[in-house]
Amino acid sequence: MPLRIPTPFLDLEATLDGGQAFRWRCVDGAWEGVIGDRWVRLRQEGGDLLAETATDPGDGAWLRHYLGLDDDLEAIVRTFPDDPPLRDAVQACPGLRLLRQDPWECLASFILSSTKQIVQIQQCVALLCDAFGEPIPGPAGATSPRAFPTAARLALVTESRLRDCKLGFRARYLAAAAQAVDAGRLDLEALRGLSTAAAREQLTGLPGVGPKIANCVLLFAYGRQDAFPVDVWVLRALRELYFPRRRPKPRTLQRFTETHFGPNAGYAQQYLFHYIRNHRPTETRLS
DNA sequence: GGCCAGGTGTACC
DNA sequence: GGTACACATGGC
Repeated sequence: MPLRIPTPFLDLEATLDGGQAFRWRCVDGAWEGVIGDRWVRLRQEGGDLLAETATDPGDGAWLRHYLGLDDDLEAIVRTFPDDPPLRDAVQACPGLRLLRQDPWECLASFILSSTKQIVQIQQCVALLCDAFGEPIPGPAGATSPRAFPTAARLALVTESRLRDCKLGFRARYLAAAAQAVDAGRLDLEALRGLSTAAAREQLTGLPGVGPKIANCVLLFAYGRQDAFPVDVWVLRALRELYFPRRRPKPRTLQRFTETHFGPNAGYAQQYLFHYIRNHRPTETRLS
């Protein structure tokens, strides 16, 4: 029997396939993916979310947590500054939620993300999981899905074999991160008890992890609303929507992201990211 | 073939 | 302090 969860606003496609996580795919109108060691197939029906699993789903608290279903989106949106860009961005996709991912999977995935398109990140993650992930129970008759490879497993893999997963120059960075986590030099669970700034400092101590990737991990895994990842898309959104015909310095933009968007700035960032990628076509937009 | 992609590290001024 | 470029790889 699938788990049935009454759901508030939830846009599954925008949430699962919007550049936060890289393992979800849509099959016959349902979203299939892996959360920790569980394979799951998600579908919306009426006002409910239906979750089909291969093992006992329990009360589904793990799924509610992952999807951020306890976030009160209406209350969050009310904390946003009342400006046209954010109004439009929220209006365009009112069910977009921030995920709460496993920190290691999130860190590893975003280490792969630098100067790659989202479809290519998805491809790399799939290759990594196929090569190094542990098989887990899946739907009957299909090949076993796999968990995301642990840091301990990847710490033993040669850089050359990581490059086989098309990681390019990022292979060295992933290997270093896996070794740091496996050896305990970086304690991802302990970051939960640190301030955002202190946690960011720990993350950016890894080679290949700068402020952008660290902020993605802080936001998409730890739910830190004071983390505001600025990538090429968000930069474009800030410039076009908030500083048109001006040439703001990076320092100005950073100050703006830290002060303008309020206590749920991380959520605001995700709405802007989704909006600029999907609802404001430009010549350089991907089709 | 040139440009771009959910960037970062390094070498310069 | 800032700015330019290399770094692998694939899509368009």
